[in-house]
Amino acid sequence: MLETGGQLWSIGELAALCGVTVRTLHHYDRIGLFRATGRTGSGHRRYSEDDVRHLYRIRALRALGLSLEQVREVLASSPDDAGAVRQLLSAQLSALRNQAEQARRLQHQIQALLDNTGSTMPGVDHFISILEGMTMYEKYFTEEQRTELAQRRAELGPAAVDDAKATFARLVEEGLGYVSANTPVDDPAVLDFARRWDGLGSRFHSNDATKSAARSMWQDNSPELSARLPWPPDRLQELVTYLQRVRDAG
Amino acid sequence: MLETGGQLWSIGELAALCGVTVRTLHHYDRIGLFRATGRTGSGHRRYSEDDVRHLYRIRALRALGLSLEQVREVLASSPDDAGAVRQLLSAQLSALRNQAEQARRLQHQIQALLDNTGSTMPGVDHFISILEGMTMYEKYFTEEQRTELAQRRAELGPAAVDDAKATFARLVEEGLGYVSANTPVDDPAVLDFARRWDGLGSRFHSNDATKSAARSMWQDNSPELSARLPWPPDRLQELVTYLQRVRDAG
DNA sequence: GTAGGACCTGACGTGGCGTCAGGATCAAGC
DNA sequence: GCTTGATCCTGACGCCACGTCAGGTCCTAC
Repeated sequence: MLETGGQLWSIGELAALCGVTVRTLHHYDRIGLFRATGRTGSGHRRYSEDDVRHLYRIRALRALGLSLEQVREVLASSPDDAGAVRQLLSAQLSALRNQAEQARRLQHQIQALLDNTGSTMPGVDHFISILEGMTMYEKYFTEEQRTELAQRRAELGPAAVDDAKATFARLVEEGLGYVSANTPVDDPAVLDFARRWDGLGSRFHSNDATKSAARSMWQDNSPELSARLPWPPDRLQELVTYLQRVRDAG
Repeated sequence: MLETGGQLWSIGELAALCGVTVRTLHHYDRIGLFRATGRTGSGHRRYSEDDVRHLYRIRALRALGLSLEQVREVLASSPDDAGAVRQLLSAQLSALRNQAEQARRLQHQIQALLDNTGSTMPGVDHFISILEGMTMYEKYFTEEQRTELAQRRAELGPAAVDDAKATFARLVEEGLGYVSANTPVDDPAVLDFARRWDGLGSRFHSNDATKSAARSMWQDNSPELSARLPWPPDRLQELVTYLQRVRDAG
């Protein structure tokens, strides 16, 4: 049985030919992405030359970074609907751009971390301390890159973002002063400070202003690191804790 | 019970504070990466200020792209063993370099694909046909980048690789001639051709020469695309199929 | 006839969580 | 003191693209 004429390959041969594993072909079979045109009487898969070409297309599309579902879409799309395919590839292109940029950012960050700690041969704690600072610093200053905030940014304009950065710097200096002086949490100046701090956060967040400031320093991913941290991270940590106490007192 | 003094956070508060989800904290708890210092009588987790700092360290390390296991390693390493941490970060750095380069390559490839098919508004088939060619072309010509072959490359030297590329180009031309002319698979010239083809592959592969040539055109990942495909992919496919028949006949 | 490879299906594992499900607990208002 | 809605708990399954056994069947060459 099964005499279609022409070359037929077993699953192992096809796998070797196309540089995939047998398990991969089993997987594609199971999810219905790619099945052998035939089976022997005992159930062994037999692949035709068309199958080889089909698998090769799948691997080519996978090599572009598409998911198996996307591959299925492309191959299932009608032959003259190149528009949808172009759109999918464009989306993939921008996803790759983001990936590359993210990778570059992390490279710079790690490189800076290694450079920063290079000569002093510090302990792991110092390492992480620097890292914390870098991360915290970035997290705030690249706030404007978060997609969630895209709309509010548009409303405020880039000038407002720059202004917020400067304001944040001044606020941190002010807050560190209160922490250093161990100012009581019910001091009017501190309460006013906390209000302004939260206010800065709430200009960029739509959620609860009480938590936004602290939250803004940690959330999500982080972009390019071009500057160094002007404040020691431990102090920033203290400041955040201090602010938390102020809020609890208020 | 549980009166450690000082600020305590619930899991939801900590999650909001650090920009993670509650589920993430549950996960860290389950795998033993990060647990609350305390629990209330009814089992609710209570996090201390130290916990906040600990979690922040974890998130900072995660933000560098480290896995949870690597984070665990770093945090468990003895405080003055900065060497291990530096090594891990260096490894991460090179991994990121590879990632970025891979992303860039795919960007170029997709961009070239979109450019190539931009004006003609072709069908999906044409699209994939171009892609197949690009992929196949790359797969062979970047053979030398495969880690498996690193040693043999070192033995042969870069000149041999360049030579192999030229040889491959000539071989493809020759083979396409046989296919076009529909030369019988037992023709002495074809047999000699197949022998040379396999020989080229076996210079770079350590495994079975019979399959190496075809395999070399598909396996693994692919690097930069700087040139365009000089042969139509369908023809290359035919050539590979033809070679398979030659081998089966021989 | 038999040995050892290649093949089959089914099931579980990977990482880093997301997403219910079903129930217990907490905080605030009445 | 009671209700109500938010928050908390544990357990379990889902995701993606397969890897890795396990236990059994089949094919091929000697």
